[in-house]
Amino acid sequence: MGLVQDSTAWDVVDRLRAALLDGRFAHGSKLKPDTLRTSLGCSASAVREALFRLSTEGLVQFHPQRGFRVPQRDIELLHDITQVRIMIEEQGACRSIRNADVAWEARLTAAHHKLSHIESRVQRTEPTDEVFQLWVRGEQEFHQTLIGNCGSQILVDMHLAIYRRFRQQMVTSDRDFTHLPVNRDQHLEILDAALARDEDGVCRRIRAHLGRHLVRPIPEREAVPA
Amino acid sequence: MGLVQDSTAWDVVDRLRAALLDGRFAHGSKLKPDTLRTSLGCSASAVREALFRLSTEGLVQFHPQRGFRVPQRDIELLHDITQVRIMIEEQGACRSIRNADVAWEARLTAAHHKLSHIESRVQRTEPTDEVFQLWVRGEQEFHQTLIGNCGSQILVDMHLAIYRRFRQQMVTSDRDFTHLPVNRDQHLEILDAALARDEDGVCRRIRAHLGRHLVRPIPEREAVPA
DNA sequence: ATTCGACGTATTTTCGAGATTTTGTTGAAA
DNA sequence: TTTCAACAAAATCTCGAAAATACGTCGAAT
Repeated sequence: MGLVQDSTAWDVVDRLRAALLDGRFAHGSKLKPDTLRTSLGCSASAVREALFRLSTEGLVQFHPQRGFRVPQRDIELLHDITQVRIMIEEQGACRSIRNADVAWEARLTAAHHKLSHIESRVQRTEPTDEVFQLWVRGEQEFHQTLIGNCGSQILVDMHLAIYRRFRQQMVTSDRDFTHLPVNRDQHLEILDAALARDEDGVCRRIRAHLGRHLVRPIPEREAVPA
Repeated sequence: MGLVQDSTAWDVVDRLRAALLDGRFAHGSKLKPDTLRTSLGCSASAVREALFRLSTEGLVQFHPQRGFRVPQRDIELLHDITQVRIMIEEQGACRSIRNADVAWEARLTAAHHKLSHIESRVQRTEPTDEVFQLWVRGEQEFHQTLIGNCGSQILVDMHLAIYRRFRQQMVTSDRDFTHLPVNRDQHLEILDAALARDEDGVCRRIRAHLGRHLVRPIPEREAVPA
């Protein structure tokens, strides 16, 4: 008993992903199957297969004959990720609004309520590591619910993937909670716009919410030249 | 000499993907590593790893303890894929236009010229299987070039992935070439709009080009309710 | 005729060993 | 001191065998 962990291959993937997203490995560090084997309680082959899978998700870099690495922190990459995330989240939110019904509004309100509760708790207490994880899950659930009514499974999956890459880039750096009050207001504004079924408003507020991670502003669409 | 194929694991992935996209496996058919081993000239383990990777790309379905399958033809899935592809291609084309320079215009013109050449050839001759493959590559290159100047590697990668899933759904059905004359015109119109740097026009024409694969029209964005 | 269970076959999953390649170290020559 | 080659150590890649699981067949009981 105790530390039993006869982990199947899928638990290994999830466990590794969780470790990556919690920042338990430094950016750029090497991921050696033979080393990770012990802490994961499985063979090196299983770890290798899991890392392979994670590399296709963009959470791990793979170079043939040179093994696996945690992607470096890269301000340009974060810019790129953010821009794509804005695109997906705008589209997803708008389509969710078009399909809006009471059930979705209830789910979204509930998700925001939970998130808001955590956020106000964080402002009072010392930012524990555990509380941070709680906040991440709350934030993820809110954004996922926001686009979750869009009717497109592919869009939802893509958003989850890009959100994870976003979190991986942010880990260890966003833990200062400086921006949290602003964040809190922005989440509320997004909720209000969504409930008001104001598509343009939601898009504007999503851009405002994520915009601080952009290196340079996204150029506006210009009018057609004559 | 001859039938040498000391295939590394990456060639196996590419080879399998090519086979999938050429329609060499029927939709819904089972993909057994031990069977594919002989035709690919490698071990079953290598095939398994390749199939695993392809499953994360959406080109293969994986069910634990039940092996791998080619995704079924699904009109709803094609709708979903098309809708996401439209989103990516619109965004990518617009950003490409904003970064437009002579070099990109040259690449796009060249890609269209090649595609146009193939298309006119197809209209004259009997639609061979080989010509069809040629056309697919030409079409892919044109659309990839269209968005290739957007400056976002992630967007380009996502487009490639979704384009492949699109092709996999279309394979064996779109080979009638009935729509080819229309297609030909639409490609030209997209090129013209791109060279004119008309973002709205490009978006409209992309929607018109891909719209026939949608089960139902994409709802327009409505005005904000008072 | 149908349902259910037991058994044999086929497939999937896991694992560690051997071959190959990269990486790090030492030492001699310029 | 720097450069380079040879050697040693470590990591990666591939593979087939063994264990676990699912699938299909046959036969008996209802």
